[in-house]
Amino acid sequence: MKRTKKEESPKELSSLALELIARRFRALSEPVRLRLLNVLMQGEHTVGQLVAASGFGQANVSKHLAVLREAGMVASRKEGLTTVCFIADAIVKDLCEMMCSRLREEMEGKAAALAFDPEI
Amino acid sequence: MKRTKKEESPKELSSLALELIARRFRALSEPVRLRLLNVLMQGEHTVGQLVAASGFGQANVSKHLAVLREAGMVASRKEGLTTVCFIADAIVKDLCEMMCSRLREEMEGKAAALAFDPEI
DNA sequence: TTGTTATATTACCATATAGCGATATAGTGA
DNA sequence: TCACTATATCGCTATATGGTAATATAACAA
Repeated sequence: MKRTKKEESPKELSSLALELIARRFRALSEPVRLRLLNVLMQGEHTVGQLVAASGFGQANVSKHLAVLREAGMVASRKEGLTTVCFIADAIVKDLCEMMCSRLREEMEGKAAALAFDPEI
Repeated sequence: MKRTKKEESPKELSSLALELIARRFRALSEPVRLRLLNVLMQGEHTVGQLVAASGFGQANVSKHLAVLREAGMVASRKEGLTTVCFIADAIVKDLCEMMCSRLREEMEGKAAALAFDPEI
């Protein structure tokens, strides 16, 4: 099963591709970052607003924002003293919603299983 | 902006939900695990086959499989001496493909921006 | 200039995790 | 029973990462 550059069925991925994909998933793998994205999905926010809305420390938020920017998921522009952040990649919303709805199904399944016949 | 339990616009996610979502993304955040999933997408494999196909150490593969099982993405059944693994959650494929195609677009964009000769 | 504000960066500690060799466990067969 | 195989788990080290306080930087105001 040799494969030239031209015929691309995405069966086998290069190590580099895996590395890049993993890096993007990793950006989504922290609750703090998901919270920030969750807030940003409702619209642009300054860093200060994100700090206030999330309840996390300023340095912490700044660092997590750096990770999200690095991953290309968030971008920002300076406006005077403040930095206005926004979602830079629409995929974020899709990925999170997909994960959310899958999780919801799962938990509803478990809830239903536990609901009336508690074996305990 | 108080929100009661009943009205659920999925705007705000609970800390628990974020934690669970983050945990699933984390399972996808390692190249080794992505490689294993990549192999498993082509069909069931025993652990030994995964070790051979991936080139990683046996203990390492076993540990990463445990993570994927924990996240509900891979399941397995014992067959005699061997353990046959398979993708347990179809979302894996969707998530990875989504990420892949997004990445591809991006790299093609960069390549186009950088390349004087796009045909290399 | 000096001072203030918003954000980024640094330094540090604590924890999590990857990788690996060694060992344990479980199934199979002699 | 003993030996062999396939897989899981343990013990360890090295590295990565999260959190936070302190500091640096940058933009603005007086």
